[in-house]
Amino acid sequence: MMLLLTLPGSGGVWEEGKHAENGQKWRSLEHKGPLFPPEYEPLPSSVSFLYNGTPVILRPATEEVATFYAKMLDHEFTTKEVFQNNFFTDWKEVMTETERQLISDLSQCDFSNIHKYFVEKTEEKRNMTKEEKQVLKEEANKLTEEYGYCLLDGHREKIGNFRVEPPGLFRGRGEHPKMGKLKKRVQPEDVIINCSKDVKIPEPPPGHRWKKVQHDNTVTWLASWVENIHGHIKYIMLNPSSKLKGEKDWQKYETARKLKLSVDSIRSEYQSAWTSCEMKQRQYGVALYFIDKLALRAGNEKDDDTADTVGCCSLRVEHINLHRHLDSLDYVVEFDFLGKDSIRYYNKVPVEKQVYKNLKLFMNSKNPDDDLFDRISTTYLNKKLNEAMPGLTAKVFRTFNASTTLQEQLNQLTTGQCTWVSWPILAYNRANRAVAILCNHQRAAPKTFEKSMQLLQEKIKKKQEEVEKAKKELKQAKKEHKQLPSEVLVQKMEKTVKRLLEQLKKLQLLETDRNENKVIALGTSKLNYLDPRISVAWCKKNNVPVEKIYNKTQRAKFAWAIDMADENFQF
DNA sequence: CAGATGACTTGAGCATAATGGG
DNA sequence: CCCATTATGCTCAAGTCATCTG
Repeated sequence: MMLLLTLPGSGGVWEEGKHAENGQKWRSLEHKGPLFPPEYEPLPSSVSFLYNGTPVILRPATEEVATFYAKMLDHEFTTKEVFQNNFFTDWKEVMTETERQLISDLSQCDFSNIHKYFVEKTEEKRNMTKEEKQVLKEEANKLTEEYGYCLLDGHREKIGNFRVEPPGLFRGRGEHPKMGKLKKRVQPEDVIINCSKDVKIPEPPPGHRWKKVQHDNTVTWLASWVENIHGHIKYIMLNPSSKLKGEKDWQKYETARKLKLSVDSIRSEYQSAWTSCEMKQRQYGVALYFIDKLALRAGNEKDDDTADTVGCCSLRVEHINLHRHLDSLDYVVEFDFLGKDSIRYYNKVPVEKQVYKNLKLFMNSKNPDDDLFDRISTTYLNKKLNEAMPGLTAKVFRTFNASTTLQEQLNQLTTGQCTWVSWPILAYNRANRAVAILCNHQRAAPKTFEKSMQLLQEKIKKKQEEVEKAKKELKQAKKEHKQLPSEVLVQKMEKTVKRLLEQLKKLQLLETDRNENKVIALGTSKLNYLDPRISVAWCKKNNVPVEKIYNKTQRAKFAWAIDMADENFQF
């Protein structure tokens, strides 16, 4: 599917991107290849690894893997059995025969000297003088300047990740069965370079050669290699600020906006599927209902060697509980499962009676670990969706519902007598938060949360006292000047009270804002789900500088939207 | 047509830089 | 101005979905 994206009157660079017929992503591509991490530097001889209490000298390759473990010593996951076993198995594979003979028990390994050495090293680095830090910074800038950019169709574009990932110990999210495995060092011989034919081919590091150099302009990556933990391909790609990525992003939101036109008919279609005589259709109807109503992810099947997480289509019977009545509500579904990144999804949702009845039916005579939607797959779901509207897939609903929610919330919070109107940024955050909650974007509560809340509360108390004091003084002054109520002093005091009250109100709103934000992450939805044109238009309409909403990076990513959206844009 | 592969988006957490209050 | 707190950028894992393959 190719959307032809044109915007009347906008002119400029964003209309150029029309060459994507037959899947061509670029005409010319030139870059310097990825930057490799520095070679391993052996430990000074004074830092020793102990086995059974006695120092053992390891060959550099073995020692390097030992340092990976040593560096992680104060992380909780090094205490996990899976982590230790995976590490030890992979470490032994790196050892020489002699080393392997000796080191047969991880619990006899003492990495504490190595750990201490690295702690000291970070400390040293922290204590470097400003000048030394400056030198380091300049060196880093030089590398970014050299490797961080490429030339795509004649435009200099920022690369997203120009560094090859360094070796280390794999730490997946959640209870990952492969945690602790050795993530091997990537060599130039593992790397495929993608660039145009007529251009200077990047030099491999001295003494090395590339795995392959190809010239495929139907893909957007500059380099790739296969990672050894799962055998997945890793890519070097462009930064979100690039034209290539920007146009793709724009297209994504245009697809979501197109859903607006057919969402009513799609909704009534899946609702009628709830009473279909075919079980498969009923499952389709209920699954899509969840995706639409709750913004669940599609839920593809996963490999066994990954953490046990689910999305909509992979929900199992054990992940929901049905309540005929709950908290004065009827037909409540209680969801409790681990989603992407092993983030818990917990929600109690009242549903239509027919949905409830169907869920009972789907669960009938199944085991807890059986699939809830056993007759459908994400492939089937997406095939049906694509028939309903070209380009429509499950994830479009997330974008659609997120952006629609933002638009509605902004319209609501910034009109009328609502208290948020006076502080539009807080209103915006609140709208953003409604979306983040919908999408279940969570974060760990900040370490200093309680402390900073306490501080804020003290501030509020102080301000309250100030208000009281000012009010009293005003009263007193009024009394004293009863015969002269228009006295300048009284007016001034009235102003002070008013100002203090405003400040108090703002602090209290800030407190609400912080509290509501404790475990909610706004960044992900802002970056991936909210049509930036909604925000840009809102800024213009409310005279809020766009810088208050988007920082420099975000403005670069959303340059296309800032460029084209006027204040009348509606999602 | 199921399963594998490939390309690309989405995601949380962490290191570092920037900021602002004492 | 300095230190602590917050904001930003980076990292790399983990999803989605289209296409390939046998």
